[in-house]
Amino acid sequence: MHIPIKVDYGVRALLDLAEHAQEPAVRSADISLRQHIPQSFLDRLLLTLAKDGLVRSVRGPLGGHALARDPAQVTLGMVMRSLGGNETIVGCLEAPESCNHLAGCGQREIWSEVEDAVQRILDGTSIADLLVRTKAARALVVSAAN
Amino acid sequence: MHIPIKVDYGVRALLDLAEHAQEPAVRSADISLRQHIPQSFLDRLLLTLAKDGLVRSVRGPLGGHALARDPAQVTLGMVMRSLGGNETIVGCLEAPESCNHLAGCGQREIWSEVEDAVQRILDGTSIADLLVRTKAARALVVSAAN
DNA sequence: CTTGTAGTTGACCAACTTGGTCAACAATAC
DNA sequence: GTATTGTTGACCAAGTTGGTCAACTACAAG
Ligand code: FES
Ligand code: FES
Repeated sequence: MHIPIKVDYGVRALLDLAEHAQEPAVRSADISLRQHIPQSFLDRLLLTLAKDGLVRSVRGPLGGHALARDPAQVTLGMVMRSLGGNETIVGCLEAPESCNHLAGCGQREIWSEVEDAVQRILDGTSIADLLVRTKAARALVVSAAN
Repeated sequence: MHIPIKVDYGVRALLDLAEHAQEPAVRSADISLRQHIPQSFLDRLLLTLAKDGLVRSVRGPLGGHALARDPAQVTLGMVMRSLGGNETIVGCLEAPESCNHLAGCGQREIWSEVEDAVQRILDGTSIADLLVRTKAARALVVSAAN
């Protein structure tokens, strides 16, 4: 049970784009610097996100990346599905015959219950939600420093 | 987001032990045959489960494995923690300084929310629960065959 | 039309995890 | 002492993760 760092990176990148939504395009180099994500790696992630329609990228000078939709319409679930690889919760998801020997494996429903619970949380949290959370967290840090 | 097959194997093994609780010890070879788990692999899993106090194993002829506790007291969460490796949901669990740069990463709480939800489901399901579920599933299969 | 900028693509990489095997070893019942 | 059964360590192939690099392509400005 593990959240790949790619997903966290991706979310941070989208959050960065949401914060700079007034700019027509944000360069990956800037995101990389601000979010402390290795740039070449970040580029791949942005590419994947673009292919999945979460960001719009434009090349050349003045180029960069921008959110393709309203931050409230982009959920963590989408990011996970985009970047998290197409792994399934357990090997026998769509290959039920491999585990379903003789009398059926009683665990299957539990594993998918788990999957559903995770998806519910992830699909219930948008980039917009996360942005206000992040700002609140930052405010806390600042006030603690005083 | 993935449930390693080890865990499923382990649960199936424990389920098998629970079903044969009247026998003083069940040989891993029998479990292997009944549950279709490669024996050498199963042996390792049983060893781990034994080290974590979930089964009791005895060597020699008449030896084998048995549940170390009441099936109702053994949860899927325990099996997961025992066999699932000590992976954490995201790298920066107990290394918050690595991600907590400048102002804190707002996602951290979401990831642990997810982790908690999973743990709640897993800790809320015991081998005993699963045994009745499995029997019900088997009854369904049998009735469907008639 | 050249030049610089910035995203895209493919090849490649080390480290780690997963699922699994095998042979040798240790305990124990008969 | 012998057969049986769990224990332990070494080893393995395949896949995933996190990451790099060089080449390529699109485009804006001059
Ligand atoms: S073997 Fe497929 S879920 Fe149990
Ligand atoms: S970087 Fe650690 S949770 Fe975001």
